[in-house]
Amino acid sequence: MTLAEENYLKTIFHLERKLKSEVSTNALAERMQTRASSVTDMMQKLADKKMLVYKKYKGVQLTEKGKKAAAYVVRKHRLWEVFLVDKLKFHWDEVHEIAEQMEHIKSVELIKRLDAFLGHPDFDPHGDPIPDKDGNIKKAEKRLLSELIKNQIGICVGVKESSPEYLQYLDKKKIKIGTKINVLGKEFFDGSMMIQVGRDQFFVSKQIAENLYVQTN
Amino acid sequence: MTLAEENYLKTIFHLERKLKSEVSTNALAERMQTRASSVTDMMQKLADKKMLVYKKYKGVQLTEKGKKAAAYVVRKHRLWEVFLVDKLKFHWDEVHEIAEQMEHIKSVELIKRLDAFLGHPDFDPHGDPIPDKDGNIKKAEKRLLSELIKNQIGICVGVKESSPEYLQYLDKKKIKIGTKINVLGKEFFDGSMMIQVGRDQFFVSKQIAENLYVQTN
DNA sequence: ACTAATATTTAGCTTTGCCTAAAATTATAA
DNA sequence: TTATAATTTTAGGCAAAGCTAAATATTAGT
Ligand SMILES: [Mn+2]
Ligand SMILES: [Mn+2]
Ligand SMILES: [Mn+2]
Ligand SMILES: [Mn+2]
Repeated sequence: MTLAEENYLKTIFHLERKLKSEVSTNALAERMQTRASSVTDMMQKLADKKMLVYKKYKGVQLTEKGKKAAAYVVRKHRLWEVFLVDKLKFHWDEVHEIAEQMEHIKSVELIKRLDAFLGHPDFDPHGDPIPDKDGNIKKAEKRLLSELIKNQIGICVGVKESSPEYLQYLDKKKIKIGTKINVLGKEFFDGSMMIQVGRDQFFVSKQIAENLYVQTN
Repeated sequence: MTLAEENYLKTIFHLERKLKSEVSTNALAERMQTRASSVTDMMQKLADKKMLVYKKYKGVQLTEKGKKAAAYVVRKHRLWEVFLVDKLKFHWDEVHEIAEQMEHIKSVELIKRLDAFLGHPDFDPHGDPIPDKDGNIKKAEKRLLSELIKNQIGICVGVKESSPEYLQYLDKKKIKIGTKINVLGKEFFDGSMMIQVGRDQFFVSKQIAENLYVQTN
């Protein structure tokens, strides 16, 4: 598995779960910041390696083998993110790019020991679940903040979007994983909400609210 | 700096210090397990980048810029080795290959924080000095065990050779960094020695003795 | 000083992963 | 139902980093 192959597999893995269908060449090209023709080349190579099923003009679908390989890349990525935040005290908006490189280090033993060193974490710093060695992902019962109604209380457990900009907004508002959020009111028209975080009360737009995952007791 | 370029620079850096002269194409090819023609190609590229001075048929010499870049790769390598041994509890004979990959992760901030996390170590698990951010290496006063004479006592501070085989031999003999070694006798003819380590007394060949660094009070 | 051996460079090819432009297929819409 | 638009694939190339084989320089031995 080369670095490029691992990056493609991981992206296909994420897109498959999001779209719940085969992944198209263009969707992949956009996500990977590359050209459709480059994607086609790689799809043919990964199909040869039995990592996915490729039907000309019809997109691709990961095989079991491909899914497992992809989940392992995700596992490595998220474990390294935990390391960077928990041990090296990086901020959660700074770790993605570095983990993007570290996920490609080749050593099964390394990941085993890293996992133990970190205390076998189940979630990464953005609240995303860490697949186990066999590629199984346990999905937590979580909902978007935007789904709550007036007077409901949620605990922040993750983010849907994890761009530095969004994460920095959350920081400014003192929202992080574990933070209690009280919905004081909701505007029907635009989906914006009045919420309480600690002692502060403020408005959040729909766009903010539908990118934050919360758990309701 | 690509991965290949970093590996070349690091190897040239090591060879220059060992040979104390320009580094020849063949010397480099042998160390890097590659062909002389591939080395020539890379030397031309690194000369274009002003990392070294290349004179056809005369070998290469790092520029200040090249030396600094190389020392930084060495710094990263050795810091990761400390991480692997101190934090992940790898054995000192298992870390080289992994560090060989980790040294190429690109993030200045990462290395800054790693260094702090490890407590700003001065030496790696093999006793080799870790260059500072500016590429300066402090060299410890250390001698080879083979240089000691009868009744001298040395503390093991590093190894010259760090192959798994050699390191595993030392383990078997309970010699590690910090171990006190007492020279009970030395055979003039073949350079072999009788030494005491803890309660054990045993012979070591010249080959063993001249790959172990010790400090004499 | 010359020839033979050794070291080094050059020329030309290969693979990976990317690109552009052109061709082919599928989707949309009048 | 066709024509146009959008998507996808193919063809042909490029750069990095390696290789083999051939050419060239250097070094060593007589
Ligand atoms: Mn990556
Ligand atoms: Mn994450
Ligand atoms: Mn390396
Ligand atoms: Mn070392």
